[in-house]
Amino acid sequence: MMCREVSEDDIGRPVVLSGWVASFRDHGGLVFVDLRDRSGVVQLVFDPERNPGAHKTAGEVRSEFVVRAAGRVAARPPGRENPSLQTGWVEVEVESLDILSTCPGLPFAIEDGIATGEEVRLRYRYLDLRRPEMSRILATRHSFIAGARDSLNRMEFLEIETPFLGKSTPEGARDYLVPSRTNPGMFYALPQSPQIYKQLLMVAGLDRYYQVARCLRDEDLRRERQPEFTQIDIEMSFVEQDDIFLMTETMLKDAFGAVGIEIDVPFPRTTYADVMERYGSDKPDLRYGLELVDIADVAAGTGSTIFQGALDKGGRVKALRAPGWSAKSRKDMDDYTERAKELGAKGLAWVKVGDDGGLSGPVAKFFAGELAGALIQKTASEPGDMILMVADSGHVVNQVLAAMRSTVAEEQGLASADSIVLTWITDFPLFHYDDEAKAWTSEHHPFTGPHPEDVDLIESDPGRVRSASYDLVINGFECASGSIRIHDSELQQRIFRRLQLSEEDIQKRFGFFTKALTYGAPPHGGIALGIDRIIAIVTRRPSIRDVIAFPKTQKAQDLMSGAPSRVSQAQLAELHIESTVDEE
RNA sequence: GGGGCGUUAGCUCAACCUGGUUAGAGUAUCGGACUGUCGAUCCGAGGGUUGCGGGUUCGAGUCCCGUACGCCCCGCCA
Repeated sequence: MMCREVSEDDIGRPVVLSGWVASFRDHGGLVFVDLRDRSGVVQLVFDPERNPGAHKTAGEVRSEFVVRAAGRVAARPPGRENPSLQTGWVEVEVESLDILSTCPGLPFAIEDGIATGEEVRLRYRYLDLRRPEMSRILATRHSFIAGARDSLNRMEFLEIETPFLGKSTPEGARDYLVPSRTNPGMFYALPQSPQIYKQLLMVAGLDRYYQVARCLRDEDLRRERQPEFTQIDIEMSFVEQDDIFLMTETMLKDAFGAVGIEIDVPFPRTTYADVMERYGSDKPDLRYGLELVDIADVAAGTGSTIFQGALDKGGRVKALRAPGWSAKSRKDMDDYTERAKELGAKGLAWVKVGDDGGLSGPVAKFFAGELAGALIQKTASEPGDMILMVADSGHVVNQVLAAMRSTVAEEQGLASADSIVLTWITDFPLFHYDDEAKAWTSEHHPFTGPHPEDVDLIESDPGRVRSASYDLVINGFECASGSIRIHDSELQQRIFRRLQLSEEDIQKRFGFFTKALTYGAPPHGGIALGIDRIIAIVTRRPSIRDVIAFPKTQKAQDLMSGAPSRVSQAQLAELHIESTVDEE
């Protein structure tokens, strides 16, 4: 029996419970112990007169000792109930107590809501995870994935494992490499995703595949990025975008349902071009409005060189209404301006809307006469608001105002922690121009299909080619991404040529894959869902570290185990490699 | 690779700006008392290389430089 299950129905019954000592209260006479296991807590009571042996042992017990208690369930005396406990109406009168394991002083209390820094918690992660709020997260994660699996199994998908030791393809993220002992000088790469393998499974005719897959990318970390993370990776044959959407919506409805969250399907859809224009970001948080507004015409009327200069260079001028921000200090705005400059802008223009509807602030003077009214009307601003404006290239304008949009929403509490807003973003560009490499590169990956209507533009106007790819954005996080793939080797060759990959390059990197496409590849497409991010949203955690049992720090270290670590010369020699770093 | 913030008792913090006797508090721990507690209470005790290295100074937790680690952000993340 588990602690939390002990109820009034059990009064008078014998029970045996094992668990950890959450707390103990020794009154000299009576001793109380709160016993905790994964399910919850129940109070044990030790009476020196009725069970002197157990009482004596109870006196030796300390926090987080592991004990087994045998006794009888009893009703608590009237007035001694604890309504804050599920089991607060009963207690266990212990007749015998065994100490199974002891515990020294703890680095932090095993309870919810502790103030202890993350560094200490990670060092003692096994204690951190013993805290109910943490074990509950792992249980939620399990239930979500179990719900997704059940759903996919019902839709007749096969769960298939793909290799961890694979071939490095120097595209995308940096690979984690594994030296091959049996092939001196050669290396495997750990998978950044099972992308190529899942497409090969489609060629193999296994038309519905999924995998709860670990992905590894050796890039710098963020609160929503770990070097290893988990995706529910899915691929289907003979499908179009709508089929993938329907399948994903069905699965997510089931998975969210498995953790007690009702979501509406189908999810709304919008295009990349649309969200970039309205929110300045391809992953906008749509729990709130705060749309960016084009104010080029108003700005042009001001005659200000700030605005006119940007417009003359083919740039944009956009504005963002910040509700209630007229209380901001000059210092605050200097800080935001500094941040705008870090993001590439020359500055951040702002005006406050006064109680009388008039504008104030350093650039207010440019909005003389009707221009002030036009600006207020365009941005739908009200007294007490602030209007933030950026004039620059479209890219910079969007980047800065998207960042400000998040800041405004956060400070004004516009994003409800309880709401979960899922939106499909479609029609991403297929290519983007890499200024550094002076070449077109894939926005997603080179196997992404072009939008059928744009195929003819691949050679003539690559920047305008939309792709058959899509993201699922939840509360401002990219939580899933996928595409309809290229199954036609002719079309694949056209894409490679556009990417200026030589025949030799193609053969060396993924010749095995393009070859497979020639052997009867079905039309196929898929999606991969970032489970860590979704669970972080579901459990309202600010970082995916909180939803991963043993996460790494920003330097990709495991503070608990000490990984990564140096290895012996003998190990290196066996692998035919040597370190260029001096040993200490 | 870059910017910002932080590091003082097991834990969370104060003292730092304005250098000055013995670095304090809460909590945890340990000991004692206590027969209905549940953040138990009461009494007492122990606990510090102020991350590390260097510099300035009569004197550094405090000022300066470097460095390590943690977090947030930019770059990066097909």
